[in-house]
Amino acid sequence: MRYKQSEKMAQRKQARRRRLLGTAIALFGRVGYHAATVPMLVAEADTSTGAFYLYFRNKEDVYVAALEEIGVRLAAALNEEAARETRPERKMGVVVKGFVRWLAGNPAEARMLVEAAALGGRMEEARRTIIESHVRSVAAALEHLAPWFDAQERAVVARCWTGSVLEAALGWLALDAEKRPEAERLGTIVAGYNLRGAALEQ
Amino acid sequence: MRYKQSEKMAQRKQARRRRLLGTAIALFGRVGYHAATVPMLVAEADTSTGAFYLYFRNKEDVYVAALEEIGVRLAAALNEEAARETRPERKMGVVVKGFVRWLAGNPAEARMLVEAAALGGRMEEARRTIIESHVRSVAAALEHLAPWFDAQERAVVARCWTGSVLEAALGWLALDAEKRPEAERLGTIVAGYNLRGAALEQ
Amino acid sequence: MRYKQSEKMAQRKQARRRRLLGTAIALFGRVGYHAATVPMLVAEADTSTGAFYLYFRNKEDVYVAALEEIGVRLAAALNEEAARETRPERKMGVVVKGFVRWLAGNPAEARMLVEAAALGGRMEEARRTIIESHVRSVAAALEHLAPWFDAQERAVVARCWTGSVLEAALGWLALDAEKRPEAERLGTIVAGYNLRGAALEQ
Amino acid sequence: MRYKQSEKMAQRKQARRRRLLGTAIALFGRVGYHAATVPMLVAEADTSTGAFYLYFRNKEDVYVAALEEIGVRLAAALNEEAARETRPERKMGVVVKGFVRWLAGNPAEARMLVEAAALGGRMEEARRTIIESHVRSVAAALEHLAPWFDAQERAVVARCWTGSVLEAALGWLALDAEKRPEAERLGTIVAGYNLRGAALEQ
DNA sequence: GATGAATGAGGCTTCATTCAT
DNA sequence: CATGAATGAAGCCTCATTCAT
Repeated sequence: MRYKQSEKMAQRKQARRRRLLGTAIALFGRVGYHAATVPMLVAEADTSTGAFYLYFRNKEDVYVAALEEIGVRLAAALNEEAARETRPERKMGVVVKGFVRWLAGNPAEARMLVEAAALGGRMEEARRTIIESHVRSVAAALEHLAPWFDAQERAVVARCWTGSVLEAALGWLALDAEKRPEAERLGTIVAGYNLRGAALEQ
Repeated sequence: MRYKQSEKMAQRKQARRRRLLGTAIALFGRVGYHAATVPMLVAEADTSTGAFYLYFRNKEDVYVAALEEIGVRLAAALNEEAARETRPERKMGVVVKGFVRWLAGNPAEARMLVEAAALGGRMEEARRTIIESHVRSVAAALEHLAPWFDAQERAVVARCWTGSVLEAALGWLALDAEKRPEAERLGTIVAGYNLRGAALEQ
Repeated sequence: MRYKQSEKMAQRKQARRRRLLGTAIALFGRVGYHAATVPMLVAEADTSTGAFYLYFRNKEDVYVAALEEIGVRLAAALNEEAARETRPERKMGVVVKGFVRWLAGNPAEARMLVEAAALGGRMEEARRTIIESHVRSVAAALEHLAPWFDAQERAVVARCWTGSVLEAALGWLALDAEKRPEAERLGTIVAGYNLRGAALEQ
Repeated sequence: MRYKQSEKMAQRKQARRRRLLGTAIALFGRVGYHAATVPMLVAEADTSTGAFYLYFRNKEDVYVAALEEIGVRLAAALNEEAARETRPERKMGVVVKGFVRWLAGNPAEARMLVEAAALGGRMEEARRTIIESHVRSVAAALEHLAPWFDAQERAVVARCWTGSVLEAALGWLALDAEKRPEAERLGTIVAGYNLRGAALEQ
């Protein structure tokens, strides 16, 4: 009996933590790190300040946790995308398109990924971890598909790859909704650009 | 009643304004918008709080002015680069390399260009103006050199172009100085990437 | 999730708000709106800056709240006075005397009532509300007791009534304590003046 | 020659001082003591900060000087009014009406007279001097016309007299221009009130 | 465990006044 | 004499974090 109760409690704790995290992504994505206040966050998550500090050490801490959550979700989305395509030489194009689509569909996440680049400390680091992870997997793929690049070139190319996707998505998000091309078409253009850039096509 | 302001005084005013602006770029580039305080800025520029508010309406205002100054300097650097190369089909490559070199040599400016993307309000707008200006000139060049793209594609491609340059430079700056490739080499790789991406080569 | 706030806490909150308000009246009455600072106020009320902003939006806000509190207290005092006297034709005289006595006994409140006339914005408005309320009740009384005045005359007469009471009290307060006539006597003179002025006597 | 020049100069100095004073009355009357800044004042008077401090010791000093100027102008207006009426028993009524008309026609001056009551220090004192001067001349007149009052009563009655005029004028000024009664009519009502109050009529 | 009232350091900004030109 | 750039003290207010209930 007591055991089950604590089980339930543990579940509730996790549930609340997850709600705080979700709200945090939405809030940080909407107003940015500095304009977001802890009172705001707990009000939107329908909890209390005290509860917040029960789950996170401080504001920076949620931001980092939120970023890590974003990293997990993004990786999951891209892996799923990649798994769907079996032909290795097609995988990369599919992944870029998936990346673009994901950013277009998750503007809060996209904005945090951009903002974190200049937040310093652990937050900038967490952002770098996510980007590097993507850069590395691109670089790894290039090792097989584009053996004509040396390691240094691969690293730079992978970064160009990531940067072009982010900025394209950011520019797209800044447009008025009715002026935007389809997210699908955006993905196709960006994918083409990057595949050519990495000399994997044409 | 109203005496003509002495030449000397006007010059000094301009000099002080410029010193504040220069210090602002260095400071914002080093610690970022939020960590930078007005007292810090005036201490480094060796003036007083009052003087600061004589030249700028508020902190946001200097940031915007600094960004505009960066825009001017960047444009000047790229124009000079472009002017040196007469063969039109080579110009774009030269400009990318110049861009990369400039960012590599001006880390404070580079960091502001990245940070401003998430600062909201007039600051984000000022950043967009700079980027858009570059994006537009790339898109304009593509109109002649890559007539196979339609307008929408040109816009996206130009953004990929800019994004890849920025992220490549940012990644390069994040490396320890001794691990970095030569700035020149970085420029060559990024230029190759973008020229292929825009289908201007190979 | 949301526990009912304990009774005790709610009481303490009210107590602290009231202490701030009381201190504010004393402070504003002593040094005036502009010379009073928030740090002063919280020091005298024995709280913290943060607590102050928990209960009031800003300095102007406490001033308005203090003024409203004054309005309530004044109205209560005058009503009590009026209730004690049953003969309608005597009520007005009793009220003036009560008003004068109240101002003489509450110098901080009196001073705020005078100062607020020139503070602009919401503060001037709050002051007007109090004065108008008194003016209106005088005008209403006159409607019965002095039917020979038309509406316009009544409005002006009521204002004269209020103005003479305030200035008489202010002048009295400005005197050295030992030179002052008894507050009681002051009230009698002012009451006589106003009753004659409104043609209610002699 | 040199003598004449300095004559001219002295005249110009006086002219500028007077312009500053006039502008000060208008400005203080419009925005109040605290909201008015020295830069504002010199801009409106089309001079320089330096010039301002040549003629006045500081901001409080102009305020006091402006108040004194108001006192002079008011006294002049009332004396002229009084001189026009030869019958002594009518003089007081004429003066009240003149006072009311003057306040109605000089809102900036009226507002300063109200504001100064709570400004503390030399400003409050200067205001008191003006009011007392008026109060004293009313009290002096009462000595002859209303010998039934003792000295204490005369002092209070004179204050009631002044207070009712000021508040009546202030209330009138606060009305929308189209809702106001004629200034002339306002004066008649206020005069009647005060004459009856002082038992000089009916 | 949960709550939210309380704290107070520290940032931004204004403006009276001075003084070099 | 006149000018207006420069100074810096001081006030208002925000918000991350703690802790009594």
